[in-house]
Amino acid sequence: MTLVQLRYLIAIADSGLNITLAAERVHATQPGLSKQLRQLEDELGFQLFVRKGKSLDTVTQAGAQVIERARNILAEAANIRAIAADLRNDARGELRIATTHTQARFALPAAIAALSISYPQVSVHLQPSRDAEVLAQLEAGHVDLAVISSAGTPPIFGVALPAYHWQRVIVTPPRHPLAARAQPPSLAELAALPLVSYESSLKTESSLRRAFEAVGLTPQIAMTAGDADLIKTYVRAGLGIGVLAEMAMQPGDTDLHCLPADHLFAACTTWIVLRRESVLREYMLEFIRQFAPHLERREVIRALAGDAAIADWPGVPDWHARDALAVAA
Amino acid sequence: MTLVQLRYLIAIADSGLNITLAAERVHATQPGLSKQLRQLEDELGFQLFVRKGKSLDTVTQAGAQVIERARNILAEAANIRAIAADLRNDARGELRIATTHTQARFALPAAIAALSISYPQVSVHLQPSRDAEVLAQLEAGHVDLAVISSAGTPPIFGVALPAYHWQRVIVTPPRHPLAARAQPPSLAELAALPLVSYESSLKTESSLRRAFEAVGLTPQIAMTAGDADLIKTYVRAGLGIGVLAEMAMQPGDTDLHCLPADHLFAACTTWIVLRRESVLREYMLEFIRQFAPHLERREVIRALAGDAAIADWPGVPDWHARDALAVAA
DNA sequence: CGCGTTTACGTCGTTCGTAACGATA
DNA sequence: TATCGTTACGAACGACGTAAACGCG
Repeated sequence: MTLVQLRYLIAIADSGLNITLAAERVHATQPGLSKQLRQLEDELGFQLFVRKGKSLDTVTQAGAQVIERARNILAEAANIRAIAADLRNDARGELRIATTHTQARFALPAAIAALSISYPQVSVHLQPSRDAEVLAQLEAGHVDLAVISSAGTPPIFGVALPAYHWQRVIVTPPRHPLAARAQPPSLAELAALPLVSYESSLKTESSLRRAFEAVGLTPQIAMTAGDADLIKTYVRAGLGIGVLAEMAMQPGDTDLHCLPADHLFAACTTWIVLRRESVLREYMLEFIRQFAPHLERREVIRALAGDAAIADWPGVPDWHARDALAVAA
Repeated sequence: MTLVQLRYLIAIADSGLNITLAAERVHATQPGLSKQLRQLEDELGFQLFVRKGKSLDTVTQAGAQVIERARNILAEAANIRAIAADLRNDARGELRIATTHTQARFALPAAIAALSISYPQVSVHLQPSRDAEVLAQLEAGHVDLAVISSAGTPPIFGVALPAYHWQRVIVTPPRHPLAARAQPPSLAELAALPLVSYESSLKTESSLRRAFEAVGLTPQIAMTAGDADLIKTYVRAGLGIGVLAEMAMQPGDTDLHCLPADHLFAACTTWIVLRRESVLREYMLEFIRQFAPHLERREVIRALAGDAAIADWPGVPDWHARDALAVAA
């Protein structure tokens, strides 16, 4: 068993069991990978993949277990390299972030811009994914950290650090009757109108849906879209009332009317999620400091060690309070 | 970075920074290790050890971190090999247990004997250690599991499975005044007598000591010894009253008088402790089944995955109830 | 016939052990 | 002077890439 063999194994698994593709990705030749895979299987004494003719067809049950372990090994090897690179004060590196479109578009730019000034040699890779895939990316070791939202409880996998709280807002075209009213709408009023919101709000576990269900109502989702820009566009086009994250409202959106929805929907929390036991490069800590200034460096490192589930992190700011904090820091 | 290099690194760290000794242990030559160590340091770009002349003197700060990660890597590599060996139905293997003398002498023999009948090709290595060292052995990956006692809360490290509860007993020479009495002694009476007990009972956090302190008494520890056999010997010799674990009393101890002490001291729990995320060979599960029949195989595996702290495991037996359970299983 | 895998082969790099050397206490 | 680590060297192994063959859709 070699680290190289394990690396090849993971590359094959991550390339849809296509050895040729995997070989390209690891900058090696296809016969090389084939042979190393065979040798690993010989040493272990069983097949990691089920063959169909000459091709790999599926992962065997035991193979999946081995792959899981191999990922841990490679992650720890990467950790060792990270320790080394930091000690050398190597300013180069990568920051790979898996996140949703909303975060990437509205919440992350400031922190990433700040980072690229302090660490111009660090290349940032944003991996936009659907909600469910974000954590999978992190678990597979394809990214260094994930940024993801949830209503209430933190995600199960990894170590979750609360970055900020946010609320939903209701968005209407400027001439819409709701915009003219002094009072914000009730859930019942909202249920009577066609809504435009995120794809994820269709799922039963969505906090939007649950808010309606709690009072025995069913929202009319006229349309869903993957990102807030699309939602705004279709609200402008008159398809319905938008329900989206407050972060998505920007100074330029003067042609839309925006109403608070704090009284209707529970607050959400955006989390920074890290692999437990992972080693963070110095610039990753800097990014966290930029994105969530209230997270003390020491506390982050302690949380990583898995010391405890830090449920009540002190002073998690609301979205609109973040700018002030960033300036102070 | 190679698995071999990491293995050598750990061997050196575990040999007190003596490369020659480490080389013997890994069945390689000393120059080989020297060179691999140097290459690893070159690749990482910093020293793992502080040199004093030519010899290794201490571990650098970063070196310690790397060693910790390397241990994880080697543990996962061992896990992969364990998966493979189990799949091949390989009946050979090792079972390395770190434990205290009392467990090794009185609690483990039955389970180990049973195991060596089902798996004659498995060689068992008992690593008797002092209380504090047992978990260190497990953490360093020198053993597969630890068996250790505590009063109340489970140990912090790893996954702890409760094996059984036990009480202390008071042991006197047969002609001692206490032996003739109908009533068991009180704490106050006991505090007035010279006691013989375990070394660990000297420590302030010992549950024995705490029981006395809770009522404002200080026991007179006339003598301490590392194991129960010694304590019994010195009780026979009249040095004092013995306070020891009930497991230590055996059918052959007819020349000693034994009194229950349930009413004086809190019950203790003996735990099986495993490294989180470790893969258990089939024979290790069999050993656990023998030693703690109430631990369901499925639950053990679930606990290993780190699903949750299973504080209230159902049906943890008392020591004297274990034989009945073992027969039933 | 293209795609993907295996087999075959030659080259190159690396590791390993032996042996000699050097430093330290 | 004994112990422990480094350097030097030659032999052997193993990994890698190129090229060709094989199977499958």
